[in-house]
Order: sequence, then C-alpha cells, then structure tokens
Amino acid sequence: MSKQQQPKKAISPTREEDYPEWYQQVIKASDLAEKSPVRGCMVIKPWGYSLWENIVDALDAMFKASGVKNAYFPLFIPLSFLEKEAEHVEGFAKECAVVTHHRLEKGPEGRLVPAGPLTEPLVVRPTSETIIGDSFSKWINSYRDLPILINQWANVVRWEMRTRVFLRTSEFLWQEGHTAHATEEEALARTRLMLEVYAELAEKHLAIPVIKGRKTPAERFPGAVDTLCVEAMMQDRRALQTGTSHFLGQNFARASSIRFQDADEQERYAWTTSWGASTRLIGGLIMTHGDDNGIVLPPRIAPAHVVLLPIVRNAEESALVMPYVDSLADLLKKKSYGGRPIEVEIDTRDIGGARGWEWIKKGIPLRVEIGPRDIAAESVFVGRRDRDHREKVSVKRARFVAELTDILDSIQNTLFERALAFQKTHSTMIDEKKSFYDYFTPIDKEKPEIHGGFAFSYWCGDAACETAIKEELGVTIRCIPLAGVPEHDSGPGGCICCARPSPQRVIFAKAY
RNA sequence: CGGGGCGUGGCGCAGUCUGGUAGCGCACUUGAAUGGGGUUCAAGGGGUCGGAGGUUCAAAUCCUCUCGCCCCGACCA
Repeated sequence: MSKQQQPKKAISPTREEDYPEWYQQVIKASDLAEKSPVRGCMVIKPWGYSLWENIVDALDAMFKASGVKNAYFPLFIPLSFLEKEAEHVEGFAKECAVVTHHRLEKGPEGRLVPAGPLTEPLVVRPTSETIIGDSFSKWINSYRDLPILINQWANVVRWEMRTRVFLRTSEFLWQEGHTAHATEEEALARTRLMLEVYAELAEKHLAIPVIKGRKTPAERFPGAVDTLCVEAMMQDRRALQTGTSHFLGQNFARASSIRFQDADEQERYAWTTSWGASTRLIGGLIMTHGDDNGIVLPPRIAPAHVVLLPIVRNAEESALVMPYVDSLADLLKKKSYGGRPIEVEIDTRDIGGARGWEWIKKGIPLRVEIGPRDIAAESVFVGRRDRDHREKVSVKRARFVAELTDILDSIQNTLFERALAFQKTHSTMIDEKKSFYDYFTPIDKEKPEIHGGFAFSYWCGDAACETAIKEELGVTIRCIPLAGVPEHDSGPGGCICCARPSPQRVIFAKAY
C-alpha cells in the first residue's frame, strides 16, 4: 500500500471517463491556452501560439505556392455592408458584436459610459466577404484584372452562445481567402484547389486523416452556392470540420457590385470564392492525437521537436553533463525537419520527475535524458511521445543525431496511421433505419458513453429527412463525399429516413 | 431568453443550516536530504470570504438588493 496512490495517467478524467472534461484538462495540462476574463475568449499561451504559428507557416506557404497574396482589411464592417447579401444576413446577424459608440465619458460614480454614438453602427467582422467585396469592386474593371487571389490572416468575432477553448470561441484566429474570377469554371477549380490545400495541411502536417466532401444546402455557408469541406473524426467519434472552401457563384459579386468588362466587351459579374481554416484546427489536433497523458504533437508542427533533460545530482555532474548536452543541442539545431530547423528545448530545472511529465503533457515528440552513465557510453536515453512513457531506449549519440529525422518521420506516420485506423474502425455503412438509430443511441442515456461514428447511409436529398434525423438523434449530414471514397461509391440505394431511391451514401455523424 | 448551480489566498475546495472575527489540498518561497523521475522533511509568504445596504455587542455565516461566472436547453458555415 503506497501511502499515496499515484494516478496511472497524467490527465484526469480519462477520455473514456468524461471526454469533454478530458479535453478541458488536457488544454490546462499542456499549457496551450486558458480562459480569459472576457466571456468566451481565450488567451493563447506561448506553447499554443507557437503551434499556431507553425500551422500558419505551413498553410501560408501553400497559399503562396498557388498564387495567393496576403492583404489586410478592416476589423470593422459598416452595418449596411452586412445587409447586402440576404442569406448572409440570416446566417450571421444573430451572433455579431456591434460597435455603436466611439468614446467613453465619466459617468455617475466615476464609471465610464459610452458616448458619441456612431451614425452607422460597425460590426466586428464575423467574416469579411462584404468588406473585401467592396475592395474587389474597386480593383476590378477588366477581365485583365482577374483572377484576384487574396488571403488575410485575421481575428474574427462570432458571439456564440456556448463556447469551448479552440473549438468555438467568441474571438478566434483564422485565415480567410477571397478570390474573384472571370469564369465559373475557374472559380470552381479554385474552390476545389483550396480544399486540396486544407486536406494536405490536415493529413501531411497535422496527421489528421480527413474526408473531402460537399455540404448539404442546410449546412452550407450563408450566401454560398456550394460549400466544400474536409471532415475529421475525433476520438469521441464526433466529426470536426477542419477546413472549408466556398463557391459563392455571383451572389456576393451582385451584392458588392464586383463587375468587369469581358473580352467580348460585355459587362459581367465576377465569380467569387472564399475559404478558411481557424484555430479550431488546434482543437482537432488535441482531440485526434491526445491521450490520457496529455497532447501528442505531430513533429511537423510541434513548437519544439526535442527536449533535453540533463540528469545531474551535483555541481561536478553538472560540469560533466552540461557541455555534452549543449553540444548535442548545437548538433541537433543544425539539422532540419519538414523544412524547419530542429527546435531543441533544454530543461535544467531541478524539480524531480515532474519535469519529464510536464513535457509529456505538452506533447513534445522526443524526450532525451542525459546523465553521467549516458556520457560514459556515448549515448542518450530517448523516449517517444507516440509510445508508452516508460518505453525509453538507450541510443548511441551519433546514431540518434543521424537518425533524428527518421525518428520524427516515424512518429508523424504513426500518428496519422493510428488516426486513420481509428476513423476506419468507427465508420460503417448502414442501410437499415433501426440499425442507424441504434448506432447513434447511447446505451446509458443518463451518462452517454462514447458511441457512434461515421455512418455511410443513403439520403434522398430531401431536407425534411435531414431535419428529422437531426431533431431525433442530433445527427447531421457532415458531407456528401467527393468521388474516391469507397463507401460512397457503392451504387444507389434507399434513403435511411424515407426509403426513397437515393443515388449515393452520405456521412452522418454527431458534430462539433 | 428558460431551468439548475456557484462566487472564500494563484488553482481546487471545506466552513454557511446551528453568527464569535478564516482553514485544507495543490501550487509558490527558503533550507536540508534525495537523485534516470510526478521524492521526503522542515520553515514561510499570500485572502477586507463577488459588491452594496441592513440586523447584531459580534456576520463568510442571517435578511434585502445587486454584479459576475458555470452547467443544461434554445443557438452554432
């Protein structure tokens, strides 16, 4: 009987015990972010922000490689702009923060009160189609001005009722791309291209397997003609959209008067697209790879790849170990992985075993312990975050340096394969209504266990069926998969709800 | 906006029914021991108990008002 029973896992509760609470605890333990005094807003701490910066760098490079240029537009949008596109108003009006005054004055009891009302209220951007559209209308006169390919990295505000750090916050960071084209085909191609970019970011960098698809009219971006998305499965088997790309047709061009004179001398409306990904990706990362000891970061976007943990008992050992550690750090930093120099942390804090655990919880890919014994053997003691925390191996120092990038590749691949296997395991084709309902109904209704997954089932295309299922089960159509998903390309069948003929299966799931 | 709950050192909480002037765990600081692991012992710093008013010799505790937050629901590309 140990007087103090050590928890077997660093995070309590475990995923199995209480997934939403596990998520909160992991964020706290990993030092990524914390809640702020402002309701629904988060403080992103250095470890979390560095992670975001790496995501930004990866995406930004892909955007630029596809010809997109960055620009910046105002935080404030005149109220009248938002009113220009009818569906857009519907979709966003309810969740907007509105600026109505431009000054503060001393009020009674020394309190500051808003003064100087604005003639036209300003909306804090929930998205920027309208204000960017206004610029586009001025920039575009001729078909020779097209295409225009613009992206902005920005913060946006959506006054959500219920918030969760990274997944749904009142303010979040994202990028929004906006393009204008002379032809429908070209705009459609761009919509598809950017979806590919998001899929590549998710799979190659974040090691999150995704399914590419199209949203149903009910789930579409307000004002869009077509919304494409990439959907991932979290470890509670719920779906999370990790990127979205919209074909806006000429809707926003009409609303903002984005017109050009074509080669045939006709005046035409431009075809526009918009596409975005946000700090929500970090939530997806946590819920895809995290375990009961904290987050697990894919090496390609980890803020640091390796932490060196000197094992010293006294000044003499320190004098022996530290030069060895510093020289190893120098060697490692000269290498690079995924186009980025290897980032090395050296943690010399004398806080006992808590030191190693902190890095496990923070999800750093590799922990390297170095003590007198390793130096005598010219080796290092290495622990991988994708393996059990007790599984640590002694490796010759030279070999570790030489094989570092292979090890990181191995971790990156393991995470992706593991997540892909999980997604496959919890994806099923369901053709019977009862099975479908069983699949999405927890055994214990009081305290629902993790259940369900991706159900590939037929849907007739009727919004009434979609709504019925949403209301009865809380399950929605995440997407109509694009070609190439085997479960989708399985011929026609009968709608899971009404049994009417349906050409294809769609993905039903509970969603974030 | 409806239903429920909670505001006590940085965090998590006890104390409130039965008023007597604040306590526990973690974290933090210092010292010592330990040393391939969330170690141990000792000493220590930090709170006008969300705010205002009232009752009382005396209020974290009782009464009134008020502010804020959380959870469930509605809401959510």
